[in-house]
Amino acid sequence: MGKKLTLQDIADKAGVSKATVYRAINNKGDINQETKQTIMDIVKKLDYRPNKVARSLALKNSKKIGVVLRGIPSFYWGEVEKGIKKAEEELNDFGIQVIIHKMDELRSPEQMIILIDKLVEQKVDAIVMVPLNSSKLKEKIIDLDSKGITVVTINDDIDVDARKFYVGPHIFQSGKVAGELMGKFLRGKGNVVVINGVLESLTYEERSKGFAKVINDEYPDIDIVANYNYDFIKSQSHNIKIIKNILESIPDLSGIYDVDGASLYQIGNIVKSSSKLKDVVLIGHEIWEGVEELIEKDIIQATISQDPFAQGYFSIKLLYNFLIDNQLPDYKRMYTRLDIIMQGNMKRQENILNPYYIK
Amino acid sequence: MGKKLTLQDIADKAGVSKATVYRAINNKGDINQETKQTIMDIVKKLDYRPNKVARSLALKNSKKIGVVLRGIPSFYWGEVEKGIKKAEEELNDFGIQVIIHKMDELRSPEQMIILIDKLVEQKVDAIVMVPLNSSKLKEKIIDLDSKGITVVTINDDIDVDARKFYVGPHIFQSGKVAGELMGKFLRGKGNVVVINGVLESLTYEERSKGFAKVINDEYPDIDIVANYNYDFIKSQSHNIKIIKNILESIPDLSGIYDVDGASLYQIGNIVKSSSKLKDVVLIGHEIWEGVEELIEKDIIQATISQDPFAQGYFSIKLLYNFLIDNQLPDYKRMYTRLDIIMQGNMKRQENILNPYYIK
DNA sequence: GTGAAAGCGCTAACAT
DNA sequence: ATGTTAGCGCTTTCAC
Repeated sequence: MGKKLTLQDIADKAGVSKATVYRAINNKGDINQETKQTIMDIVKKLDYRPNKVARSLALKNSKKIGVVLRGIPSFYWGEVEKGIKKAEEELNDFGIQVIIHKMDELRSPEQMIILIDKLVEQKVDAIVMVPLNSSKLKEKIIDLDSKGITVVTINDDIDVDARKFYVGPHIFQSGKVAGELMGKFLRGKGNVVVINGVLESLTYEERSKGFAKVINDEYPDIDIVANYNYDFIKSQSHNIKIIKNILESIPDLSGIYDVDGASLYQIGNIVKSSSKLKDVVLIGHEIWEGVEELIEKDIIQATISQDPFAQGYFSIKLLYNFLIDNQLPDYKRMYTRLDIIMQGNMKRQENILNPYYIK
Repeated sequence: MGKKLTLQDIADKAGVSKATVYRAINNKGDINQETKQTIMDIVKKLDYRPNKVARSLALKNSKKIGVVLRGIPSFYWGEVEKGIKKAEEELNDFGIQVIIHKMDELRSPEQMIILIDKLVEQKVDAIVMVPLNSSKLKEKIIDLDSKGITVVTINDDIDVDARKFYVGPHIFQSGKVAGELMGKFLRGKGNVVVINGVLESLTYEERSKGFAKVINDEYPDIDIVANYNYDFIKSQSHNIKIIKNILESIPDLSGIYDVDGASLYQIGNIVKSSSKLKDVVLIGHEIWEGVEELIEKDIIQATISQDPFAQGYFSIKLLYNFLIDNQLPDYKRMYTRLDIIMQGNMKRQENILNPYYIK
């Protein structure tokens, strides 16, 4: 832990110039294999490690990262965006620039591809996207990769090896956590229903499966008596009424699992407004002010967050490592944590260290 | 977001030299108030922000941070240390060096002060410590502060304003989370006992209070029937037997709250080995392999982690901000998150993005 | 195949 | 009160 070693120190010890040491370390340009060996030996022996700050300054490497993001629900995608912005801010002086394009259509692979092309025109070095399960998109990703544009998926993965890595939740596992909570809150007994968004989505299906697996394997006395699908985004008041009637009509209903994070608030309000449902255990996903309020009132007992902020933040950070240092994450799939949020730990106060959230 | 602005750009626009711009921005040396104003106007208008990388390189600011750490239990303090090391690694090239001294006596303010003095001799610019509630230590902190050595507390706070800030859990709140979990797992009914380490500790007292508050306020049908204190660190097998007998003798015991993180594994094994206690809900604090195993086996239903890694990591990161940029955190008390850990979300796999945990 | 030298954007000592 | 200049440690161009 003595003095800081520099390139020059190594050069002196090896009796060569800085440039040669540089070539040895970075495999750049021509170099005599023998001198390289001597240099590398010294480097290893002294444990020399190049100063990243100086490196970054000298490189003034400017890399552009493009992002194709969704917008709805905004409480969720807004967090992802915040994470991206935070990472960009941190990496700004290291030469990272981020361009975000948001989808306005909900799930259109066509629009997605248009936005991707736009990013390509803007000469991005990498693209972060929330993929849709479309064959055209798969082709596009392969195409991008072959063009040397790094593709990273977040939130949802896609079955194309050309995307360099994935940052997001382990969906199946998030369903299992929900199942475990339900099982424990019900002390292993009761009838539950599973409610789902209407959008055909592999995510929701995976979650339902995880939930069902835990309930079936671990809690024989809990029955999943029904599965419902509703389009909550477009839901009108009469729709709400229908759901309410259905829920109230289920005999001895003791638990509701809402698979789709976007509708938890609405389901919560249905439960809140129904005296019949007042003892029902309600568990869902994601968190925002509306949901917080219902947790506070004990309408919702717990919600599971898959840390949208981290998805944005880490996709950029990991991408930086790759673009600048050519260093891929240890795994192709990097999972964000599954946070169990209840009354006692939900307040997102300013002074709670959301880890990466340092000013 | 056009070209990167540099000091020189501003200088050109203002018709002065880089040095003058530098003085204007950093309030260094003498400067004519008028020119300063012109410069600052341009800075603001163009939203110029100095390049931190260049700044850091030029400053080659070498700051030493000393840490006085505990060692037992190692599964906990080891995590804190990992966090510190991680932060050091990240900040190494930014001129931060960390020296860690570990206490071998468990709670000795005297030893603590000796280690602090050692750090002072080693010319540290700041000291991170896990304080003990001792008046001598308070004086010491005031003394350090007056000498210009920044003091930061982690894990436990101390009632001395001279420490610049605190990074650690909201203890009372962690007890509340435990209470909430107990309340929900028991569906609001039953007899519970609270078990505590024997060490006189404000931490444990606070937690117990938080627990009791939730149980008393929210769950009128849950009774805290007893509080026990044991020295689990030194516990012998016959001690364990005594505790087991006591627990088994409580009529209709349905829940155990273990306040002291260090003993959860032992309590878990007592519960595991007792057929009488097999349906008891057991909730505690902190996590390590032993506890994970008992959670997996459903002996322990949930544990609450106060993110020891983050305490180490952020104390150093925030200290860096202060030492280099003179920037204090927004709050004097910065809280680490309270993670509810159950079967579904406990595995600390390599590829789960423990946020700050990027290689 | 190797070295010398300029430069990344900022800071700080020294001139003026 | 302001300007000039020499670095910080690494990268890169251009000689040799």
